[in-house]
Amino acid sequence: MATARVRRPVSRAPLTRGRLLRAAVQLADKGGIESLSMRRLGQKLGVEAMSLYNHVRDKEDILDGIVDVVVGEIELPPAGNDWKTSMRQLVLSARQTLLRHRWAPGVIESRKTPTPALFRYFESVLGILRRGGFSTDIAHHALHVMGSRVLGFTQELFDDAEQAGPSSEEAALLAGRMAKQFPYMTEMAMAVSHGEGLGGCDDDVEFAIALDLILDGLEKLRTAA
Amino acid sequence: MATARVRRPVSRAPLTRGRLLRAAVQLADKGGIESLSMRRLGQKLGVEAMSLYNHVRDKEDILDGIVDVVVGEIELPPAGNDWKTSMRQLVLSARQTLLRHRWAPGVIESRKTPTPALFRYFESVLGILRRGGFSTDIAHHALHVMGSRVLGFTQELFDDAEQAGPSSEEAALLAGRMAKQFPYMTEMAMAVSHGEGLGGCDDDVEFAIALDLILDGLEKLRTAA
DNA sequence: ACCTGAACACCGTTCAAGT
DNA sequence: ACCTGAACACCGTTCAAGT
Repeated sequence: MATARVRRPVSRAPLTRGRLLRAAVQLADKGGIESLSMRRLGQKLGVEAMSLYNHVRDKEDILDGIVDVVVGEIELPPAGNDWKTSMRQLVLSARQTLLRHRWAPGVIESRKTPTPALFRYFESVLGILRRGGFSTDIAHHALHVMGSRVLGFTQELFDDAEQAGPSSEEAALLAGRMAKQFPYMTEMAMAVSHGEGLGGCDDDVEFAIALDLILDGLEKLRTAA
Repeated sequence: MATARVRRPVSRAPLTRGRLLRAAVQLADKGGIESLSMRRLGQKLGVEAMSLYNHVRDKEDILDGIVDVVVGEIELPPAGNDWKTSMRQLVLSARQTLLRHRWAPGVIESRKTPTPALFRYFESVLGILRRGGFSTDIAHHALHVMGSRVLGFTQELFDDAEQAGPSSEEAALLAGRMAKQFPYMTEMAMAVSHGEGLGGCDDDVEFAIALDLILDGLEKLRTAA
């Protein structure tokens, strides 16, 4: 990123909290959350960094604000369908939104207190469950099921793990050692990369499988009560 | 944190990568990951910040290193049990470890490439599945199921959402507006906080419910093939 | 009411210089 | 071989001063 950093001083629209937050989201979308600094945000808005403090309490306030913007983009499903259909729509819509803003999950998890848009989102999740016949107790369990990380963390990293090394013979040697030490991972990497499918694995398909498995599990919780 | 920052210059044990990483983990455990800086770490080790670069490439290298230390603490289950028992043990052990280092999940997710200890962990997960009769395909799906975030993010934040406001009448008024706007969330907060249980919700119990639901779902995937 | 210059207390990192 | 002082290019934030 050694390119000359030129910025149009930007249209003289009045600086508002909304304009500030939208610019912050754009900055994070383009360069990742670590590229969002007060100085750079000011620059993008044609203003000095200190001016931002007239519209926002501090940087934490900006992070709360952009979480609210992004979570507010999640489309809530129309009423009138069965709970599973509605939940599927809502969760997939959330996924769509968060794939557009890949920095967002990490920032959401770093918030100390839920923002209004998060309240709205959880209210929607709970509403679908309660209207679908879940008791408050079971709905509470369901929320934990959908929010828990079984492995302790998310493993999107795993998907990129298969890359061609620098030199081919070097790679082969390393692959040999890998195969000895991690036979099951090697086996799976082989199967996934030039397996029966199209090569590589389809994250959307995998996600749908995971989602259906969990929704089926919730259905069983519901009817058991 | 305005207390005088006194640091014993620390025993004159030779500075090594291992000692450096263990100190870094301690720093993160005590003050959160944002309290881990080169200068503070050097201070804790009785050395200037620049000296660290003799044992570590840069800060990213330190983050890779402390991930490896922490993930290496996860206890792998003994062989010889059925897959569900083993997986349950492994996942609960991972949870125990990560609860001791609450900063770890976020740092793990920020790694560009999996560290050796992560390989070992995933290899263990896969081994349990394959030896338990899962095909490579179904084991791959299972890995995605256990690694996916259904809601798009984790909601530990939600648990702390019920706190006494500052003034009681202020709180009551706010609660009234809340109840109008978010009836289902209000209902659940009530049920959870002074419900039939002990008050508040038991995260360990909720996690166990979620885990069993998912393991049962995986069992169904396995036998369907 | 909003913006700014200067300053403060921090960051990660490099590099020539010390032992 | 390892450590350090000084420096560089950054951070977030405050505050008195400008319009």
